[in-house]
Amino acid sequence: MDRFLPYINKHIQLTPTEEAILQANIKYKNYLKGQYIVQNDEICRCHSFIESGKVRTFYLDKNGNEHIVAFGIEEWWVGDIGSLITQSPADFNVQCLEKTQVVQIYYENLQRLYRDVPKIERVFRLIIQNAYVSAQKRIVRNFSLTARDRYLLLLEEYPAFVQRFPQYMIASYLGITKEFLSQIRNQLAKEAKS
Amino acid sequence: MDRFLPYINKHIQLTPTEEAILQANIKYKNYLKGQYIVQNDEICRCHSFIESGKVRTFYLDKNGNEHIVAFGIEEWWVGDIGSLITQSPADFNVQCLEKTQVVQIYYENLQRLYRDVPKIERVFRLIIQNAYVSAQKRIVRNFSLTARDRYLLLLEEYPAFVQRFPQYMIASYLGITKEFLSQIRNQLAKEAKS
DNA sequence: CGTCTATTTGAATGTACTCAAAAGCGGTGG
DNA sequence: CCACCGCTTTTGAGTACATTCAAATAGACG
Repeated sequence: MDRFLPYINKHIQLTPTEEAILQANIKYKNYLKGQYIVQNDEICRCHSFIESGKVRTFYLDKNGNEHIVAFGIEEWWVGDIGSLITQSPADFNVQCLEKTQVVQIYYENLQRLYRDVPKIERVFRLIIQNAYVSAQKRIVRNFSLTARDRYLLLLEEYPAFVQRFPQYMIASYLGITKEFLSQIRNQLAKEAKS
Repeated sequence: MDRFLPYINKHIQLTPTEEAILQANIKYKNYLKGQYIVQNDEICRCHSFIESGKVRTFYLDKNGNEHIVAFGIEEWWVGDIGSLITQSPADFNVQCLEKTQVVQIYYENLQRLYRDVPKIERVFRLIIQNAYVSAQKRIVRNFSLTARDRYLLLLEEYPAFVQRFPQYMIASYLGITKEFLSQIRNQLAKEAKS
């Protein structure tokens, strides 16, 4: 608890007044394990910053298969930005996988903050910019790397994900089946021995 | 020529003064067929808005295979945002496929515009936000759809791409080989007859 | 008309998936 | 402390989607 303001201050310097305005436009909320922050077909009304806990963002395809789009842990933002910005039904679900505390900024408050505190618009431009660059990297990797190499890269870049989320979710995040990830790990273990 | 200001004004309303500042911070530039706007390993110094022409953004993997990350036609922005924001060497190449006229905003000018004309920061937040949502959609589709369905969706959503870019580039953009796309098209043609 | 590039065709191969079943693991209650 | 339950991971066989390589064909341009 209270990772939020320090996080914001990593990007910009807020005056006491600005900080007060920001404080007035956020809400703290707690979720239990299994609860949904965003639900498919409902409008995503806020963007959520994780103070503690962990969540997964997933999507159900037309055959009913789950695909994990993103993980969220402490100091990550989660939500369905597509739904948030157009205030139309969400494609994604955001579900808590343990007791999770978040800071939420509702759509209307976010618009007001953009208007009254231009620095906040700066922060969100930066956050989205980074998210966009990551998304592009992921597209490129899904193109040009095998499942095995994508797994190795995830291990290297986000070991926390591999540690904190069950293997079948890691598989889904990588775009492969849990069985295939199991095979890959088996093979990697054999190689490590020799 | 002169799609740029109307495009900006679709997002926001600039005062004459602001418009003048914007004008003072952009440059027009022409490229010939085959020339590069951004080159791998060089720092991307500006973001480019296409007035006319067409470009492809691609990436060379470690085996030397090309992967097309994006197409650009009139009224699209192109560049390597990852490189631009960190002023570090680019991963991507942006190459003109015909005579192409662009409006360019250099890194330093962009920072100045963000500082002096907050509305410009708004525009870029919106542009990047939309780009991010599109990138996420692409990730989801590459997960959950077959090559055939991805091709059909591209035909539906961006027919201009399929018309204006050669088939082997479309294949690369979809993440498949040109031979396989040829097969898919062949099969679709057969189905259309019966 | 010839040359260069883009597209098509086909056969063999590979990467990853599906389905079914077994094994492992953690918590709960007897 | 052990037995049982539910959930996650592993194993294996058969299959599907997409690739590779080689060669033929079609199109575009001078």
